[in-house]
Amino acid sequence: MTSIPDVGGADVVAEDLRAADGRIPGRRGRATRTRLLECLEGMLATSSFRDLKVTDVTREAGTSPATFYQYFPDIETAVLAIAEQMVDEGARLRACVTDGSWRGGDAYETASGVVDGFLRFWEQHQALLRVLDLASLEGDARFHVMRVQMLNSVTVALAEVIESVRKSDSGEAGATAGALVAMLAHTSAHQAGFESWDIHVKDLRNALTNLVFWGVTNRKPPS
Amino acid sequence: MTSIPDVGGADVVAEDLRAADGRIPGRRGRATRTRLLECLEGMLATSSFRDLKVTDVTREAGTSPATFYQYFPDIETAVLAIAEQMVDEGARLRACVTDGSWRGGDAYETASGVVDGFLRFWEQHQALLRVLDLASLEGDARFHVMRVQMLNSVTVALAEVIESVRKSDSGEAGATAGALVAMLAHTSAHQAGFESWDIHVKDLRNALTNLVFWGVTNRKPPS
DNA sequence: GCCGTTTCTGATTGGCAGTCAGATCTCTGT
DNA sequence: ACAGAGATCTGACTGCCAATCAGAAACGGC
Repeated sequence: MTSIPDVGGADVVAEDLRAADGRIPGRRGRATRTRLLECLEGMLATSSFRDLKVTDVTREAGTSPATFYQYFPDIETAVLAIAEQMVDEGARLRACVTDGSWRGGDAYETASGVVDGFLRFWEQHQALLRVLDLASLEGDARFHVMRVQMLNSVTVALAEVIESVRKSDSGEAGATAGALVAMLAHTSAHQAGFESWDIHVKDLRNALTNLVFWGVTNRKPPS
Repeated sequence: MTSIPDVGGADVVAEDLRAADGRIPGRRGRATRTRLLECLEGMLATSSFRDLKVTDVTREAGTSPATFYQYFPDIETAVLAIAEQMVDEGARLRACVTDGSWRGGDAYETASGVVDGFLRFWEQHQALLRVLDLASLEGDARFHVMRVQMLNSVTVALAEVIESVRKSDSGEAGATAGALVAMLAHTSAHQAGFESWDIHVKDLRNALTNLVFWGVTNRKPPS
């Protein structure tokens, strides 16, 4: 109801987004912040996260290190701000699961849609997802929580589907959903790697779809 | 034929294992090298890889930074030496796939063995595998190759089984094997994470076994 | 005990993270 | 248009750690 009119076209508007000194930045400040984030995102696409120096980002943005620290306590937090946007978009993954029918002949198509959703999402956000994994693995709780939430949302949705379609108990349904999501996430993250062996994406997509279909319905997939 | 008598009991004997100055280390040198590796391995278990300073390792080993660089060009290389040992042991995973029967009633048990093998292997080598993933993700080719080889070995074995059991074409078999291995690796790496939701290992093990069984045989698992 | 070789180390250089005091810019009110 | 308040930016600094080097100490054969 209280929709926020998007006057300026900026994506971050009403957030309580303070600078290091605790004050709320004005127009100029937000512009600088945004510029820093854009440069950071651009650089993430080309260089590995760990090689990324604050100095480089600020040089790229035509500003100084101190300015960066005005807006972010560290690089991780800055990346987190970028990643948040992506994770929100990750709701689409959940939608792939809930928006289709899992009964009768439609189920296979729905499964296929889920697989496609994962593959596409990972392809699209390759660089950022890699950083998410990396920071998560390094033990940064904020990234870990983010990653878990993103996958958990899909997993829960899938578990509900399994529970209702197969009438299985919820423990088994949850575990199966977790396994399937793990499979999808991991294969999607390494699609490029698979191609470098003899495995082509078409075959992979097929295999994944069959496994998801069977995992959910316990029925033989249509050939 | 020219078997090397293992006089000293050391695990690294005949390798062309040169120090920084290009000379082959003697008894004392090898001892120091080993001590460094042991300390490093111990510290990996407690602290995150990225927080690990060369200085700390050498302090722990009662020596100086320069000594460390005498034997390893950087920490990564040292960790690589430790990881190599683990990857060799990873051949056991392949054995889980090839050593059991996938025909008739035995297949389910074999699938279960594979799942167990993965879960146990990851549990056992938690810390090192995490570092392997981390360095691999960071773009270190040496770790990446190692990780790929480890998983590829199992994947190929599984693909062969699938191809022969299901008489499917090799493209599909490879893709299915890849998907299953991805699932196993990813779930094994996050077993702890699953428990923190409502998913218990028992259920997970079951779900994985069913999926592996079905993925390989395309037959309904025994209840 | 002497000497060549192997091994170790204290001291140093260099790069980047992160901080601070103060310079510069922007906007508002008159 | 201009002073003043506040917002924003920056050069210069500290400190930590990686990585190196010249030379000291330990070893082993004689």
